Amino acid sequence: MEQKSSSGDWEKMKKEINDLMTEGRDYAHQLKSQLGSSSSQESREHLAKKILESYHKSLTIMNYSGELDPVLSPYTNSGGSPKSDDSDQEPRILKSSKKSMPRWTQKVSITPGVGIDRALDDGFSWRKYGQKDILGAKFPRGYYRCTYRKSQGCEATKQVQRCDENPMLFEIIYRGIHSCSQAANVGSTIPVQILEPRQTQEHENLEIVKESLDTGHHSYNHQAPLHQTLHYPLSSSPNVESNNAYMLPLVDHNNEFFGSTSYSDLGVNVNYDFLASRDAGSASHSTSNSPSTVLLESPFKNFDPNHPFRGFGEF
DNA sequence: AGAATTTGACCCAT
DNA sequence: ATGGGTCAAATTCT
Repeated sequence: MEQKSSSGDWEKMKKEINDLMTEGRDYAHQLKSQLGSSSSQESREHLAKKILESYHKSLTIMNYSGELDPVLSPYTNSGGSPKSDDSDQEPRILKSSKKSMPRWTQKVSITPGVGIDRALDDGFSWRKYGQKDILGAKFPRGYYRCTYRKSQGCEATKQVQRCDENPMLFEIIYRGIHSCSQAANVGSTIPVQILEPRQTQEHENLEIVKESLDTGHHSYNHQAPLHQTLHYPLSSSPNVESNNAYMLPLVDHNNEFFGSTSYSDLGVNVNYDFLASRDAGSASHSTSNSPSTVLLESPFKNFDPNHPFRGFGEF
């Protein structure tokens, strides 16, 4: 473990994260002890929110470390050919600036009764600007950029990719830091955003879903989360979809997911669109909240204290 | 009408 | 030539 040297900033961040995680753990304990009892829903929600806040803040700090580059994309250069980094003499402003953008990945595991959109939500609002079928990947990759890119010049973007082997898992690659006004809010207030009930022509698909459910097409048995992590009741907008019936599912006791936005293309067909699109699907944007599991992949070790935190209120 | 999404085309790096 | 990422016109939603 090598920590990048320097500064007190680094130590400070470390401490900050440690404090946040500790705080989150304490809240988790409290919540756990309340589970057995008949505590009020409100109380539990409050605790859950606190836990999420702690995690979110921690993650945010980590994410800000920038230059993390643990991106492990199973699809891209799997051969491991390290692209030339420093030999970029191309004055392509676009590219170079992009390269210098911090990048990190996060894995989100959706859980059965939860709306995918919610699960994937990170509290920021994103606008989808593209989707692509990736070679070797079963599911298409969705490309999103901050909704406020135009109005506030926020350069943050993210890519959402559903894992081949485990359709319940999504790998999200974030790039750039939010410089928009959202950053402050998200950083401090986690998201329990309101989901937007966006319903459209999809109730048609809903019917399809029902049908499939009836016919027993769905073959998922979601059980427990595959990865232990924390629940993230935020909202976001991923795309999910699948080309197969396998995504269906989620029938759960609280079929809440039906109330969320639609994830169409990434492979999750949870909502309404499954089975709908051509080969991949489409996704939509988001804002909802639901629990899902988030696996962060940003190693602390790569933390770069030199990165300026901008846009995150509260730290 | 304005905002967001879809999707084929285009651009650029390999 | 190929594939990933982005653009932008068309379309769909709100």
